[in-house]
Formats: sequence, C-alpha cells, structure tokens
Amino acid sequence: MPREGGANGYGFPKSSRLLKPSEFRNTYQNGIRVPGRLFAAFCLRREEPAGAGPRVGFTAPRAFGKAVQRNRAKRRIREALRVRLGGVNGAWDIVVNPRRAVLTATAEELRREVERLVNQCGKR
RNA sequence: UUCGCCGGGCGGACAGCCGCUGCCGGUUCGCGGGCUACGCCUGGCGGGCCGGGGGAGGAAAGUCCGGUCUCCAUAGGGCAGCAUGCCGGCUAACGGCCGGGGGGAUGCGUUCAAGCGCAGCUCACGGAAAGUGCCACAGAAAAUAUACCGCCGGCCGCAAGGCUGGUAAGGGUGAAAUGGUGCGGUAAGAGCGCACCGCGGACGGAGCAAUCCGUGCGGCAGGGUAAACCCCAUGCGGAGCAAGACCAAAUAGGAGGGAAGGAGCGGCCCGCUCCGUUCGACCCUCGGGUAGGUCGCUCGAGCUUGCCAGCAAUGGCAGGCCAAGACGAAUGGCUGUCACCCCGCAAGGGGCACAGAAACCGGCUUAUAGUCCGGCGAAUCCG
RNA sequence: UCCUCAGUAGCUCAAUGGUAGAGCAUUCGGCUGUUAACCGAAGGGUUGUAGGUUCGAGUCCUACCUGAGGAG
Repeated sequence: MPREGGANGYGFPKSSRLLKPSEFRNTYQNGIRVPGRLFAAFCLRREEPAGAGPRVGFTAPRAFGKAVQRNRAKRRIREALRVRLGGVNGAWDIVVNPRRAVLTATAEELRREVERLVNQCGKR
C-alpha cells in the first residue's frame, strides 16, 4: 500500500499535504517548475525510502485576488488533483500556484491540466 | 396595480458520488506504564479504520471608535499630546443608540403681508464682551476708524465752481459696511424721540436640564472666521492573541563535575591517521534558548420564549438552549432536479449578488442580485 | 494581526485659504537642401471620489477608492 487513507484511495489526509513553511521553501528552491495554462507547479522528489506517497500544497498570493477567489482557486485544483493522486508514484513534493484562469475554467479543462501534471511526475 | 423614500426580515432548497476538520463512541497498531509476567490490563501519548452528530456572514470586509483579556513598573498625580462638545437618559464603555430643545431650507394650511401653526427632512449645535492672527479683488472705509458720488449750512464768486463745517438717510463696491420697518423730528440727517421686531441684561413662572413663556428696563454694547491659533469642560498610561504562559531536539557557545584517553579505517589483533593529557579530547549534569509542539481558544456584556417597568433606547424576572474553533489554515468539489430573475409567441437560451471566520464582544462605515412585511408620498383603475 | 505614507497635464514635480503653473513630451509655424538641435506659438486638468466648513478649497475637516512601503 503506497498511500494510506480511504477505502478507494481518494482520501486526502495530512500525511499527503505539505504542512510546514520549511517544506514549502525547500520545494520552491530545489524543485523543478512545471508551467501550465491554469497553474504552475513546483515538483521535488524526496530522498526517502520507498513506500512514501506524494505530498502537495497550494499557494495563492495576495495579488491573485480577494480571499474568496484565492480560496476557491485552491479548492478547485485540490479537488481535481485529489482524485488523481494515486497516479503519482514516488515521494514527490508538489506546490501548485494557481493562475486566474482557474476561476473561469470548466471542470473538464481542470481535469485535463491535472492529468498532464500527473503524467509528467509519473515518468521521472 | 406600478414607481419612489424610510424602517425591519430573508439572503437559495433537495438528492447522489467523492473528500476535509474538531468532538463523542467503537476497533486496531506502535511507544510508554503496571501486574498474580511467554500473556493480560491501561481514560498516558501517537497513528490508521468504522459509526454518530456539528461545521462561515449580514456584512465574517474596511480597521473608524469603544471595551473584555494579556504583558509592560504599582497605572496614582502633573505636563505634553490626542479625542469629544446643546440637554437628559441608556450602556461595561463609546465618537454609538433613544428621547427632548434650538437652528436651517422645503412643502401644506392660514394671512393683504410680516408672521404664526403643522408635517417629514436635516445640522461637528460649547466659547468671537480672554487674547492673537486672517478677510484676496473691488471699495472712501474690512474693524483703530473713516467719507468717493451725494444731501445740508456758512463764507467767497456774476456764474461755473471753490473753501470750510455738519451728516451717514440715498447711490456705488463687496460674500460681508457699525440693527430692521414705519411715524415723528431736522438746515440735512442720525436711536435724536416713539411703536413693533431684533439684541443685551434683570425679575417672576414652567422644566432635572437644554430651553420656553410673561413682565418691566437699557437706545444698542455691536462684522465674519475657532473643520485658524486658542480658551473652557470632560475623557484617555503604552502595546497588542505573532499579546502572553508552558514543554523542548540538533548545533554552537557558557557554568559545574569526572577524566587519560577518545574517534575513524577493519570481522578481530597488529598497524596507520586525527583530536587530546599546562590551552582538557571525551563523558555526565545544569541554565538561557532556536526549530518544533502544547495552552491561550471559545459559555459569552451569549441566544431564545413569555411576562413586567419605561414614550423609547434599554433593563428586571422566570423557563428553555449550547450554536465553527482551524493554524501553508477545514467548513468543500463534481453532477442532476427544483425554486427565483431576464429574453422569447413557443421550443429554448442565459443569469443566480456582495463576499470567506483567525482571541472575543458592542457600535459605526462601506459592498450587496433578488425577495417578503409595515409606514408614507405620487400616478392609474374600480366602487 | 497591525502601522505609516502617497494620489495635481501623457511623464517628473511646484503652488502663505484668493485667477492651478514649470520642465520634458505632443501639434503647428520658422530656420535648413533634409533631419536633429535651436527660436516662436498653441492645445492639453471635474487637482483620486463624495460630502461638509468658508464669501472663496489643490490647500482645512469627515467618509470612501486606489497604490506603495513597513513591523512582529
């Protein structure tokens, strides 16, 4: 079992999230940048024994918009990425920076973009 | 019925699938502890899973005021600074709210008119006889006072006019010109005199007070500006939950003690290398303290129902209820049906606001699709 | 969670409460064979928005909007 939580693998417990500022800083400085139309992602593979799953975090700066828009953008990407988290094999740390297009994109567009990110991380 | 204004309320509903979070219950694993010890117990700590019930707002916003709470020196007096400013009440407190008074423009009624009455609206509404400053241009003069055109008297002159004095009613300037209107008075005039209005102060009455009413007095003190400095009265110590309290790894350095060895290469010995035996390697203990963690953290000036007091704001009594507590930050994502609004004859299409708790309360201000209730005003229809 | 500052012509900045200006830029004319430079002239502003005080507001007061910076 590479990841814990959820009977069908769609769960999103704290062990699958980035929680500390130091973890975010590390991913930003050492990770590789994966740009996209709806968001930009920073990915970093951790030096950990096999069996550990990926961890993700979401960041929207003040310049993105007001609190409602920042929260909505983070929630939409998180829900789209959550159901595909099982497709990422390996201990990846991923930080996602949403772009404003997320607010107007349809659910289908969002799923395609997330699928692209998952495939890129799955290859390496 | 429609539109506008004011006050108050609501601010999508349901279902399916997949998630998050703190609380309660169960189960399981790891660590710790205990025991009658190859197993069992455990409400000590941590993780997984299952179930239950809870999970954004009227503004959560702006951070404009006031408090609770915490620390700073005990928060007492004074200076400075800041804020408030008709009166009374409410309140934990307020720059908030309620009631009253006064002013202002508007409308209606009444009147020849001035004025008076009523209605809703509105006002940062202490002091300009404590002092200082400023008032451009125009104008004679902008506050000590003064006189351009005028008016009137006297003198000179044939006359035009000049000199001198009186006056501030009229003209003119200005945002503002030393009370207003009328009558008398006068050479012309002037509160010079009188009546009414205004103003000031006195007395009497009503009211807790602001203030109002009445009587008689004074010929008038005197421009505006205090959102200019200022004066008076009242209030305010400062910082803010990242406040503050507690636990506390690694590394460096500090204090105390032990100490002649310690560490690395290697399966072991030998050997080699490094650090050390005055400058103390290494080991133990201690305190400050960083990462990190825990508490503060949600039961409170709380919500709600009824009765009572009060014009009201609000308060009292009795009953009932517990309603987010997160921390790279949950309260959601996707799909469908319905409700509502707009366009369209229809099929159908589009839209569904402002906006996201961050210690917590009381206010203010600002944003807000649609909709409901009450009151007022206008238009139209029916009787 | 809080604090401070700024907003004036297209840009950079001035303006004791008394007619909103300067430099650069733009347009037109001149000079030159032409351009640049130079000379002359012109246009361009709801002083961020809305109220208020005042006879009069860019300036004073209040509320809002936008932007910039800072503290832990």
